Amino acid sequence: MTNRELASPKRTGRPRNSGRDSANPREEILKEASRLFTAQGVAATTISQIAECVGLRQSSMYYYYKSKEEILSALMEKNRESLTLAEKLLEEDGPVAPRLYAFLYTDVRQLCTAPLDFYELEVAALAQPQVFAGFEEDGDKLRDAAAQLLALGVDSGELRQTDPAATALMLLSLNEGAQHRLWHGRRDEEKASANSAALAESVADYHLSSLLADASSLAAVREAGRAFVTEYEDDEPAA
Amino acid sequence: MTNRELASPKRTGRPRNSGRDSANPREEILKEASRLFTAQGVAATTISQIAECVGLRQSSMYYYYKSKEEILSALMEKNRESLTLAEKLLEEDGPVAPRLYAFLYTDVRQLCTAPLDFYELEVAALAQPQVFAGFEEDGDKLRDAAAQLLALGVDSGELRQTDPAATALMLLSLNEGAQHRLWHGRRDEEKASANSAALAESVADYHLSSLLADASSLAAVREAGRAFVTEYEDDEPAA
DNA sequence: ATTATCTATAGATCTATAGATAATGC
DNA sequence: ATTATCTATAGATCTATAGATAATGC
Repeated sequence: MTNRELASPKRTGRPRNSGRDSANPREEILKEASRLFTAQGVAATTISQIAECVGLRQSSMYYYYKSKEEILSALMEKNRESLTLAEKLLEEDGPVAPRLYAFLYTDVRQLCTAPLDFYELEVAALAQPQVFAGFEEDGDKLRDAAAQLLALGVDSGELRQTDPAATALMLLSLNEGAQHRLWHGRRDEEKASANSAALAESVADYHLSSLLADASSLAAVREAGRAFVTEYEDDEPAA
Repeated sequence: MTNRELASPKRTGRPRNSGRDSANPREEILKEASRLFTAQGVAATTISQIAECVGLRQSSMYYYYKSKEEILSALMEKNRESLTLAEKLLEEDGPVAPRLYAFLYTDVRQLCTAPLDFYELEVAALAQPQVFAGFEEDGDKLRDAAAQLLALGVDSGELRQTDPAATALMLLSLNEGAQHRLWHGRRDEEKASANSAALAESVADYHLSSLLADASSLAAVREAGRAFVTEYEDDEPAA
C-alpha cells in the first residue's frame, strides 16, 4: 500500500489506467491467474478477469502471454520438483523406509504449496495435449520412482510384501487426493500453507503404517525421514 | 444398428435430421454429456457438441435441459449412493473392521462407475454454488460417517490408535484420488468397469493394512467385508 | 527511440428464444 | 391437437489484432 511510491521509481512505458503498478507483471499475472483458476476453475476464468485483477486492460495481457495456455504452461513448470527429489533419493544408501517417508512428505508439501491444484492442470492438459507434452511423462516417471523405492524396501524386508507397481498407485493417489482436499477448502492462503506441513506428515505416517513390516519402527523412520527432508530443503535456496 | 426399424415403431413429433432416434433422449443426453465432460472437461464442452453427439440440433437440447447446469444436476443425483450405505453400516452389529472394509470397497466402486469424474463435479459446484447446494453437505456427512466407523473400531481395539476425524480424511482422499486415476486414464469403457472391482479391492486392502491393530487378520476381514458388499448389492435391483 | 500501456474493433463462438414444420393421435 | 424436432437469429461474450498514446531514455 504505502510502498507504491517507493516501489515505482519512474517506470518506463505508458502508465496504467488503474494507477496500480508492478515490478514484475509476468509473475503477478501468474499469481492472480492461479488464484482465479483455483476459485473458479481454469475454463471458467477469462483473460479479462485476470487482467482486471492485475490492474491491466484485457488486451494488454497479450503483451505478456499470448493465451491462457501459455499461462498454464508457465504454472506447470513449478509442479515438477518432487520428481528430481525422488530420483536423488533412489541413489542414497542405507535403509529405504526413511527415504520413502521423505519422498511422500515432500510430494504432498509440494503439491499443496504449488501455485495450482494439480487436477486443474490435468484437465487443462486434456484439452491441450501438444502444449502439455511432458506432463503425462513426468507422471509416469514419478510412479516408476515410487515403485522402485517400494521394491527396494520389500527386498530389504523393511516393508511388507506388496506389488510395487500397484502400491505406487496407492501412494500417489492418496497424495493427490489429500492435496486436492486442502486446495478445495482453501479460502485462507496463510492457513493453507501452515496446514500443508501437518497434512504431509499425516499422509506420510498413514502410508508407512500401511507399508512397514514392523509397525513399531514408525517413530524412528519418521525421524530419519525428516532428516532427509531438511537436508534437501537446505540444498535449494529459499524462494 | 439393425434395430433402428424395430426400436422406432412410429414415434410422434418431427423426425430428426440426423435420422437417428432414441427411446429415451433425456438419458442419452446424460450419457453423451458425461462422456464428453470426462474427455474434455465440463467447461470446455458446449451444448452444441452434446447435441451433435446425440443427433440433435443445438436448440433442440433446450427441449430437455435448459442449461449445462441442469445436465450436471441430473448427473449429480447418481453420485449419492455410498452415503446411504455408510449410514446403514453404522447401524449393524458385530465387528467394525469388515464394515469398514465394505464401506471403502463400495465407495471406490461407486466413484469409479459413476457417470462422471468426481472432481469435475466439484469444479462445477464451485462455479454454481446455489445449484449444487447439497453437494458439500453430502461430503461432510460421508466424512462424519467414516469417522464414526473409525472411532468404533479404535474403541473395540480392532483398529490401531488414530484420530478418527483426521484419518477419515485419509480414507476419502485416497478413494477419490484412486477414482480419479482410473477415470483419467479412461479410453475404454468396458475395461474401466472391470478394473474398478480390482481397484476397489486394492484400495480397501491398503487402508486396512494401515488401520488394523492386528495385520494378520486382514484376510478374514476382507472376506467378512465382501459378505456385506454382496448383501447390499442384492438389496438394490440391478440398474 | 523504446517501452508498456491504452482504445477500438473485427471475428468467432456460444446461449437462448421465437416461430415454423413434420410426424402421429384422435 | 400434440409432440418433437427444425431453422433463423438476436444478444452476449470472449479472443486477438491494429494502431494510438504517454511515459522514460538518450
